[in-house]
Amino acid sequence: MPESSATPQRPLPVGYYLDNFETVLGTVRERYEDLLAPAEREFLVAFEALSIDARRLYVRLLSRKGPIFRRDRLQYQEIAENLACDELEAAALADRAADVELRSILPLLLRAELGAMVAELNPDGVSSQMRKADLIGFLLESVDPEHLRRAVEDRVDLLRLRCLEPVLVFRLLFFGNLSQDWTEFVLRDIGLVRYENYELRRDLRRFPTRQAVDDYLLLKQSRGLVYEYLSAEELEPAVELADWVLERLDQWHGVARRSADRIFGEVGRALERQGEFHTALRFYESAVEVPARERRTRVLAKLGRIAEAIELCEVIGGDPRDESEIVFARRFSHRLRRMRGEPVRPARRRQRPESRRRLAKRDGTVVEQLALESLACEGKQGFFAENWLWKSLFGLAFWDTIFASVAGAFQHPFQFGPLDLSSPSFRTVRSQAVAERLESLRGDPCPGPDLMRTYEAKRGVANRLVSWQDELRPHLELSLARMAGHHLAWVFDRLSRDLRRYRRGFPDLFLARDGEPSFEFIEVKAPGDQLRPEQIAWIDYLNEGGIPASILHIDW
DNA sequence: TGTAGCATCG
DNA sequence: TTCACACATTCTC
DNA sequence: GAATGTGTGTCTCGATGCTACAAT
Ligand SMILES: [Mn+2]
Ligand SMILES: [Mn+2]
Repeated sequence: MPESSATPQRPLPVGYYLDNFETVLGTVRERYEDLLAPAEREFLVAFEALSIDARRLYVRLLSRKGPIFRRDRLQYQEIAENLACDELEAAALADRAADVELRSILPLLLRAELGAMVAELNPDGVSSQMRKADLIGFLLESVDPEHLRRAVEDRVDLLRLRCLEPVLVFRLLFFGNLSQDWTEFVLRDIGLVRYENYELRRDLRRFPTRQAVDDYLLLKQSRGLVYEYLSAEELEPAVELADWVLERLDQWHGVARRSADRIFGEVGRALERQGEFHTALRFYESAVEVPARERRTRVLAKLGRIAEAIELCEVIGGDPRDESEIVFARRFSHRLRRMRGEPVRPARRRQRPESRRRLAKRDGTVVEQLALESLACEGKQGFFAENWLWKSLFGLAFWDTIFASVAGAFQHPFQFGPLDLSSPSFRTVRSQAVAERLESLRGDPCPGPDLMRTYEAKRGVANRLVSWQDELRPHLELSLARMAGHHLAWVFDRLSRDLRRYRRGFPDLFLARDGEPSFEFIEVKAPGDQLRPEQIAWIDYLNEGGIPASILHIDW
């Protein structure tokens, strides 16, 4: 296992971090120059005019906590810091943080330094026992701000990085998200993460217009604000912001749509708790993602608008977005009709194979593990499978399809999969390849060796679906030794139609057994834990395809 | 003075 | 470090 | 049955040095 050795084959070149940053700048310029705002163009010009030391310092500091630093903490062998600082200041890429409020500066001082300042500026304050945060609070309260500022300036020189907004935009344009950053390069280069060598095409950009970029950033920021407000129980500003987003709903670019949706969902929920149903309804009506329609229906019912609620149930039932919507539409409309006094025939409960077993409860061990141990006592071999098993099998079986060249699917070299992996378009766009792979699996009574070859060849390569932990490998092998290709194809056919929707709800345990077929799946249910819609759906689907799946109820 | 928790780096 | 997922607990009807 | 809370994994690592804090 070469990838487990954490040491790099070769030390990284001096200034590697600047090389990486300039790779990003170069890529962004090449792909997105037409979308860059003046401030971003100016940054590029200013940055390129800097000496190598100044550029290095800027990038070094970009990946540190910041954005304000003590100048005495900027020490790098490969950089002449003083010259670099001056240069950055002259280029307005940094300043001395002169206008920054003291409460953001004081934490940069050591506790001992703060203690000395207290002794000097306000000897009455007892500083020896106080914690750092208290010292800062004490100084801010009891010392004249001007005195305090001068005392700070006597002790430390500061440097504040500027122009971080353009840098954020560059990061967004390069990665297509804000969850990845410059460390991706290093992690790859020292062999910590290995990425598939997929084709990078230039033909479809993640951000087609400047508006897409701005909307993405703006709504991401708004969403963060809304979360802050709500967790501080400040409903009004949250609603105000959500309203502002709602008013411009049809002008937001599609890439920002998800953030808007989250805002509506969260704010709607908070309003519901306050009993402000009408306002909540407004937001739910504009949200697309599950469970917006369910919330809408429930609110309508609470408002006594029963006919509308029933009608909405019909709509949801006619075009459900996931399994929870199917179950909800059926149950809730049933309930409403019954409350209205309409004659409703009780739904026939579908029979599912189930059994029951009494176990000794043990703290620190999950119920699935206890069930597994109990079954092992009877000689039944098995393991905890849940979602990882099927996702991994699918990831291996469809490796080439997942990383196949598709317009817009791969935007940079650090992806765990194509951008549309979790959407229905994954299958529709690659329908030919998926159909062929399913067909070949159906005709393969023993797909194990083929999949394990892929396992060996790709071992450790980043793939959103595949788990590479060593201890899982024998489990993978056991399941492949027991399942035939048509079993896999049956599951993959459903799974591939919408990974986001269908990747949940697989049964807890895989169990080897005698008989035909020589395996089964078990969903373990402790008292009080009820079957969820997606679990029901998978259990029924598995049984329909000749894959035994049953429910094991546990009593303590 | 011991140490847990962090920031940093590769 | 957030996010998705599964499970547990508490509340309400 | 519904709402709310909790825990876990995700392979995003390991070594190093610094600091705050509290135990001595
Ligand atoms: Mn489970
Ligand atoms: Mn279970």
